[in-house]
Amino acid sequence: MSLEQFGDRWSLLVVRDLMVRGYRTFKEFQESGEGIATNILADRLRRLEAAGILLREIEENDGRRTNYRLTEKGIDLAPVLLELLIWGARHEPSGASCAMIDEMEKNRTWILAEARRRWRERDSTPLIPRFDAQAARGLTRRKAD
Amino acid sequence: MSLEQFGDRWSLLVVRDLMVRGYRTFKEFQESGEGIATNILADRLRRLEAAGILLREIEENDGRRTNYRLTEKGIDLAPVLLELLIWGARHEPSGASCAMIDEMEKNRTWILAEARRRWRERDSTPLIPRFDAQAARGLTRRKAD
DNA sequence: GGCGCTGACTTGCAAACTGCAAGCGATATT
DNA sequence: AATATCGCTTGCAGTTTGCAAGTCAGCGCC
Repeated sequence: MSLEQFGDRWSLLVVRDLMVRGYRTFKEFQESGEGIATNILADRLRRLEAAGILLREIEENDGRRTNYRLTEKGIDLAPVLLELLIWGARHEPSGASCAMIDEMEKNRTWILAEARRRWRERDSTPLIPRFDAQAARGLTRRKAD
Repeated sequence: MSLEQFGDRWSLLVVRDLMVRGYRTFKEFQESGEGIATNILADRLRRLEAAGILLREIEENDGRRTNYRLTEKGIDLAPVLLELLIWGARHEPSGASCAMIDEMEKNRTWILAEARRRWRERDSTPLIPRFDAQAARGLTRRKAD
């Protein structure tokens, strides 16, 4: 059913933000600029959790905050997302340069390894920060463009 | 926007059927067993065409039939679909064996080359027929299972 | 050339889903 | 004790979907 899981406008975006941008909290997703409604966000987080793609942990020193994290199943989506990113960069007018695409393609293995490393070590700095601003836009619904 | 394009339940399924199963006509999609409504199917085909992912050609010897075909942009989605297929096979209870997953991963390059070849030569026999019955199920909404 | 059939769609309408604004309850913070 | 923050839930209007039915332009045949 894999496709079923992502057959809506927001689920993959949430996974991407978790993986590529290092988002952790409800608020971060909410303010990510794509304008997801809070009820829908809550629902999608619930479903992704139910599907075993992410899990929630309450932060130790602040009981209000919930931290969302990918599971292993979730991080295994990295290749899918990367290929989609590459596809988007190549075919959409996202301002991605050829050089950047080449680089992403060459560095596929490295990027994936890095994604997994960050996930394992709970390092939530955005993956590929250099690419993030431009490249992630290729995966983004633009609101104010 | 790449994600935007597939932020619905059916678009990616259509692309998959076009690429992996070799579907060509409206009727084939309609009867593919996933139960897409005809109005929605018409709409999705229109959008995918507008997005430059597929194109329609009227069949020479039968003016009733429209043949849908991926464009180059469309066939470039093959890596995405393949990764998703692998992910689904690994993590969903789709009956995929470990051996099969291994094989898919090892043959990644070959499978992609083969997809492109079939597309170029308008060879519409299903891609990876051996895997199709089992593996494609991993990408499928199951209705009567 | 009229007749039924097929394939690719529309159309109409009820039901489901979504977006927005507002509100709520449980922690922090001061 | 008062106020703010965070992660939701609720209500409701508007949009999208699913289903059944109907339309319409080719065929294929007598």
